[in-house]
Amino acid sequence: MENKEYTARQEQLARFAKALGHPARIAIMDFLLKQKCCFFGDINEVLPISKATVSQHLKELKEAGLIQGEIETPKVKYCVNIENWEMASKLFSEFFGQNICKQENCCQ
Amino acid sequence: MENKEYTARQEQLARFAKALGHPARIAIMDFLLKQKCCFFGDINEVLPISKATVSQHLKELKEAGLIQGEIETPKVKYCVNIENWEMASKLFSEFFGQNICKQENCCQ
DNA sequence: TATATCGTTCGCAAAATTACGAACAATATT
DNA sequence: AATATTGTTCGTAATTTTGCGAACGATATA
Repeated sequence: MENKEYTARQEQLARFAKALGHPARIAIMDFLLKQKCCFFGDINEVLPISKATVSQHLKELKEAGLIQGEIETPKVKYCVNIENWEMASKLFSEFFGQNICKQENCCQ
Repeated sequence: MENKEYTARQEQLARFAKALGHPARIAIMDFLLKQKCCFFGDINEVLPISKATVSQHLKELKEAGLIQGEIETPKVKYCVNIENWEMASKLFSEFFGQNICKQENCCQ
């Protein structure tokens, strides 16, 4: 009688992974992690895509909870959502920390 | 004169993240990481999707380099690609290890 | 030679992703 | 009131993803 659904942890991990599954979004996170200030224009400047597309990628990262934005007229300031970033960090760390089977009857 | 391309690291990180961006594929990795043996049928059994779809997800993980499969007639054995798994682990670890700005003029 | 098992591939459909230019809203400046 | 700046949203198009059943190939068994 096993449960064939995915666990909440698996869903959350996948959600974060999916949000990070595009080089533009990795580049955005890299940028936000090292900049003091993080205006839309600054991010847009370093990416090889149009501002419409940058805006879209930012929206996805925001919806995944990894970043947050606030209006600071006439600009928009973006930054990492620390709480969720730490949750993601923990989830990935535990995920990769799982022991890989190394018994003799393992395929490797 | 800045380079607006993505770095190889960003591309690779995104490729791994994308491969992990679905709960079924997280579940598959969870399973492979804890099982001694890893036949297709075993994986298929614990997932709430058809075998055709499982096969597809396995293919994506394989193409991303995270797993490998070998025929062991009449079954197919899957396992983690240790080398690439460790590369992914390192990339994510460094990615999440980046210091988040906490200066006073940061947005948080 | 028929039949069963195991898993992939094919063909299809629906939905999501990626990307862009143009239009837009909101606020400042002239 | 016109104009400029900043970034979002709209509309559109091309591509990719996700999912399934059916068909298939390969090997073993009756």
